[in-house]
Amino acid sequence: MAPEIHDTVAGLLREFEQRYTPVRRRLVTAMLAAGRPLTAAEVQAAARDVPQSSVYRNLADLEQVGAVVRVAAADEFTRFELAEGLTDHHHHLLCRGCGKVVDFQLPPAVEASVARAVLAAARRAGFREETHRVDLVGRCRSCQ
Amino acid sequence: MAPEIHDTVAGLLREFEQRYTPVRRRLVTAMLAAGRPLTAAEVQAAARDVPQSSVYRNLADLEQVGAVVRVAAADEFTRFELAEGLTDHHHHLLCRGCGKVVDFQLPPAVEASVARAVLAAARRAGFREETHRVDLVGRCRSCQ
DNA sequence: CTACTTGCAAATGCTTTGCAGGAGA
DNA sequence: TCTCCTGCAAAGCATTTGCAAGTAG
Repeated sequence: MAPEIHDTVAGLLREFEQRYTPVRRRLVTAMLAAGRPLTAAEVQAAARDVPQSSVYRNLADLEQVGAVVRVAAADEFTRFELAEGLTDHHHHLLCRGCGKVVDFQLPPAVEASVARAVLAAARRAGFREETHRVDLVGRCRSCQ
Repeated sequence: MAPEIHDTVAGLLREFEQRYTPVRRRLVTAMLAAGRPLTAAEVQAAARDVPQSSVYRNLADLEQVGAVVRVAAADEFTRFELAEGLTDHHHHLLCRGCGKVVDFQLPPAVEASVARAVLAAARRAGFREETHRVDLVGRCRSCQ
């Protein structure tokens, strides 16, 4: 599964005449291994020897080509994860205590009805949908 | 409707031995009138003559007593709105272009099934739910 | 009088950017 | 060799905080 993802990212970058450099591959690998949204600091920790500015800059680049998305959590840190298309469609459990973010999926029937309802609301308000989020905000086991 | 809300806010503050001062009332009034989440700067603009630091400090105080919640939008600005209980349960349309945030509601049946599914997912992951969010991320009419 | 509040100014801290050197094609 | 990428250091900018004066109860 991993090679496919790297190929896809390389392709996305190529569309914008950018390269899939070793640094970028390290960042993608880190996010892939995590399986949950990571803060810039967590990405940096996982991708040793990549300076902070390169982490931020490359995450921004990967975001622009559509390989990475920013995730708004319940704390002050922006988090990053691989975009849908590279992974599956999922949602997040956000901990108000420690900021932790965990992935989860809705039952297909619920997902479908949410998708439909959200799209309808968007249409009514003149929005063009790009994606939707269903987040739960609460407290994880260790923060209760 | 307005007086009730002010009374409720005053009560929440009193529980924490804090006062419902004129400045705080101006902030609440501004958010009430807006009917959508406001950035700190927008709150300040609506509540003339309140210095920036007082806006931030009082929004933080109001958040702590449960009268206000922070809303994560699609841009870099945190937004604030009156908490549920003071208003109704609703969700947000977020514009990636200009950051605009618009309220919307799900059909009751969809809302109920989402609530159920989210709660189940939380339980499975050991999270205690405080609230959930259903956001649409896209582009508003003028940013398409 | 004893807290809680306010306002100014300065600090904090995540994130972004300028610039010079390095590397891929 | 031309463009993209990297790394360091410095800047940006929303948000927070210290402190002294003000005010409600």
